[in-house]
Amino acid sequence: MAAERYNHRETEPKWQSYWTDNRSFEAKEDYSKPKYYVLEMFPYPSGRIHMGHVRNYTMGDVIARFRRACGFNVLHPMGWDAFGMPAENAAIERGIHPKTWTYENIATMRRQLKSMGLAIDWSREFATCDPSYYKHEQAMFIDFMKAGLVERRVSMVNWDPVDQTVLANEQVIDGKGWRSGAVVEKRELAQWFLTITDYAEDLLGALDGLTTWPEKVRLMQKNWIGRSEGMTFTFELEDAKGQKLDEGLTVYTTRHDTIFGASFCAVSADHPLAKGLSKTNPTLEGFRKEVAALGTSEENIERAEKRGCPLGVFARHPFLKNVKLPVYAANFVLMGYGEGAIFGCPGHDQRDWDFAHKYHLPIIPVVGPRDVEVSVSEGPYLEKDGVESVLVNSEFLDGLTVPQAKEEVAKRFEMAGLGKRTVNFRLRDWGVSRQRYWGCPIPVVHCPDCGIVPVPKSELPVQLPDDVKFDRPGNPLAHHATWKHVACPNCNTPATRETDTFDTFIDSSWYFARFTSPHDESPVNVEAAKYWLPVDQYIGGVEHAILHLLYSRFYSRAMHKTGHLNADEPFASLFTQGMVIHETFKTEAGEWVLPSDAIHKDGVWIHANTGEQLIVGGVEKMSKSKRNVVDPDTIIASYGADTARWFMLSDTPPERDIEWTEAGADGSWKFTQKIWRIINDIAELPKAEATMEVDGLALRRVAHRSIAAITDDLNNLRFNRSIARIYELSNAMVSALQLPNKPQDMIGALREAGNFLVIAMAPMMPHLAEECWRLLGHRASVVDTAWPQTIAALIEVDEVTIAIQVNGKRRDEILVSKDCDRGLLETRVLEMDSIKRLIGGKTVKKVIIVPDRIVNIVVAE
RNA sequence: GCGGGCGUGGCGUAAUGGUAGCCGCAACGGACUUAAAAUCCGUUUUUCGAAAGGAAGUGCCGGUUCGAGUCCGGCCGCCCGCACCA
Repeated sequence: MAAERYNHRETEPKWQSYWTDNRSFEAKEDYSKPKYYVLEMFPYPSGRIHMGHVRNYTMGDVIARFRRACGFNVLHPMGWDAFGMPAENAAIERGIHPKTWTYENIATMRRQLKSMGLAIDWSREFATCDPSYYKHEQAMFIDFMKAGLVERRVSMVNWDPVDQTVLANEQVIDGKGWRSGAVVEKRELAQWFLTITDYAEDLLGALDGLTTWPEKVRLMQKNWIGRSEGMTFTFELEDAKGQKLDEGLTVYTTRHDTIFGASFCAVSADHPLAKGLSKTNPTLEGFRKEVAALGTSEENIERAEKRGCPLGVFARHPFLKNVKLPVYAANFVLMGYGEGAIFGCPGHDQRDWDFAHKYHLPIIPVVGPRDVEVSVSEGPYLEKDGVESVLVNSEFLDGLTVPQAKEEVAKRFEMAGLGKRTVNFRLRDWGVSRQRYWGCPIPVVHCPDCGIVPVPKSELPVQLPDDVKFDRPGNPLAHHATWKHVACPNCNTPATRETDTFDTFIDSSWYFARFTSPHDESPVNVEAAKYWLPVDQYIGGVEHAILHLLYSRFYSRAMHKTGHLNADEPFASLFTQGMVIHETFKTEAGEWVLPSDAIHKDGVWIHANTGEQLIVGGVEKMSKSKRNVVDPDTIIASYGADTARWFMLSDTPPERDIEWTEAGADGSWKFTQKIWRIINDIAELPKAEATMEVDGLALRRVAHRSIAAITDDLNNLRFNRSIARIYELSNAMVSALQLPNKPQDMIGALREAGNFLVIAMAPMMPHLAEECWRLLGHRASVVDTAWPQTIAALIEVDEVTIAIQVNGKRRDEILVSKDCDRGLLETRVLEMDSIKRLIGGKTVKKVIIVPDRIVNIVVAE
């Protein structure tokens, strides 16, 4: 009986409505049940969803549906990371208000996500640009201020000249703005900072506890935090005439053992000492300007040579009365790290060596392999670990190992009161001020009398004005005629609002907590958060390994400190999925061509319309510029959401990049039809129970083993493997269905396998599963059906095929009962003709038996 | 430069130190069909052989082991992250 084709166009909207009407996926506020919180990184509403979203949200959805079937109270929410520059760019380029643009995009993308059939609790949806969301962000900021988590200070900032705003260090990539790509400049500005550095040690140490995070991400965070142990100590300074100066020079070093190899000191061009001396030294002033102009960016790219300018002052060596080290301003010393000043030891540091070489400074080797003359003419000796490296030319340190010498120097400095042991971090405080309109207003007022005054919580939110113009660069809030003029909340005299808005990474640093109580009057309902958090499974792109994930970890701690949460780590388990990639084509002229316009003909690729021969590009991340984007809407319309979801989960492991191919999509589509045929055939069979009689037993074994394997795979996010098991099960069912005569228990086994198949595929292809489930005669929805229980007796095997090796080479195999007696097995194997022939007259030295696996006969050669 | 990851059929991939290549795609052969599509069955690592049956094989070289795709060392190649952090 030929079944009709499965029609996704009717079925998918039907079941989506069913789930909505039945509120199938609204999380229950029943805190007595075991919970499972699965979250995918929420999208920026850029316009339309792309295949990367489809992959990301499909994975999360499979987990949500699977955990739900396993009996968990599942929270799987969705929202919008809705503040940001693209909305302002749309306003500038197309005259659309950022708010209109954003909410229109949200509407489109919400519709698209819903067409995927995601098991999301839409009742918890919010956008970070909703005043009802950012109101709480402002309230928490005020709490952070009171708790000492916020500082305002003038500092050198990274200025993006295109976006006309400040960037955090994390947002500067290769010296360029992470979004605009413009070369970043240095500027001095008063900025708001969150004191993430206070948590550096904690954020680093707690990484060890995040055992189910990818090792790679933990390592990236570790390197980013960049802990180093060393010493800060102070040199006495004197001028060219030998006159002692009032101020000393404090430096940071991790190699205080090499103090006797010091031949110069260097400070950053922005160091107060250099700044002060430049007032009377035009050459120095010129040098400072030069360095500032270059910024950090060009240098990185060019690997610029080390350059410096003498300050005309000298540092007295702390242990050698007669040695005076010239002090330079140098372009390779960073003001933002340590003290912004170093002592140079050219013999044991590449940068110092380069610098010394250029300016003909002494290069004194002070560490070397034991009993070997050290030469540093070709470059510095950098080895510092192990007992083989010892100090030389270093007075009281001679003969000590590097760690011993460090200890000795540290003691002497500490005793003399010249210095102390210091731990330094690469991590900087998080600058959060942005000179933009489309962000959360920073809730403070600047009063000429009272200074900085937080806006009282009763007056929150400080709402963005709608009437803004984007007719000139800079911050529209600052240009607004009236918005910033307010009375001081303290003294009521005329004052001005802060016109900077928050870095949008703040918005995404706590949204996962807001999802636990999205309508609460406080930022987060602590009881709800206590139940739902941490997120059990967080899924997103590895591009957020540092920024978003580190900020969120810090934010949780800050919220903990201010009583908004009671846990420090927001994400118990993290998974970073790969990208969606697609083939690319170019014309001879270098113009990108849509892959759908490329035709393979007679061994070459030609353009479908022009006939022009095309160059095959790489398989690359989908991007508009390369024209290799595939629109999810088109795919869902033609193939259906289930097919698209299935494709995203098949074949490629989730952490790797997946290549979108037409052939693969066709394959997935064919499989949906195959399932439909199988289930139709089964539905036509008479009713029967699965028994332990022999006819259906083989199929029952496959079914139960498949479920066991799929359960294990889904628990470990191995979607591709679980899909391979579903194929196996369906293949076994096709074979069984083709038998001409089916005994009762075979029919029972087929019916059971049919149920298993539908439940197992339901997390991946939920619409088809619902349709099949009804066809099999069930009343309840498959989303309300529990994951199958397997029968141990059907999973265990009673016979095993054991491979027989001779000297480690597979030669034959033997079928024996499970847990076969070792002696018996050995005897049987040694009596086999094929084995006897191979052994010949040689002596059997040993027989290794791995139960139910291998017999390895070791014979003398 | 520093740190990390990955190299398996034509392709995507699978394999608690224990029979390498499950499953899928593509390809080829066959069945059904007036024909095509769809579907179903079969073959498909390479090589020698008519077959039976051999031999080789997880980037390269070596090591540990009864046994290595898997563990260790050294290369080669590709990918990613950080990058003047003293």
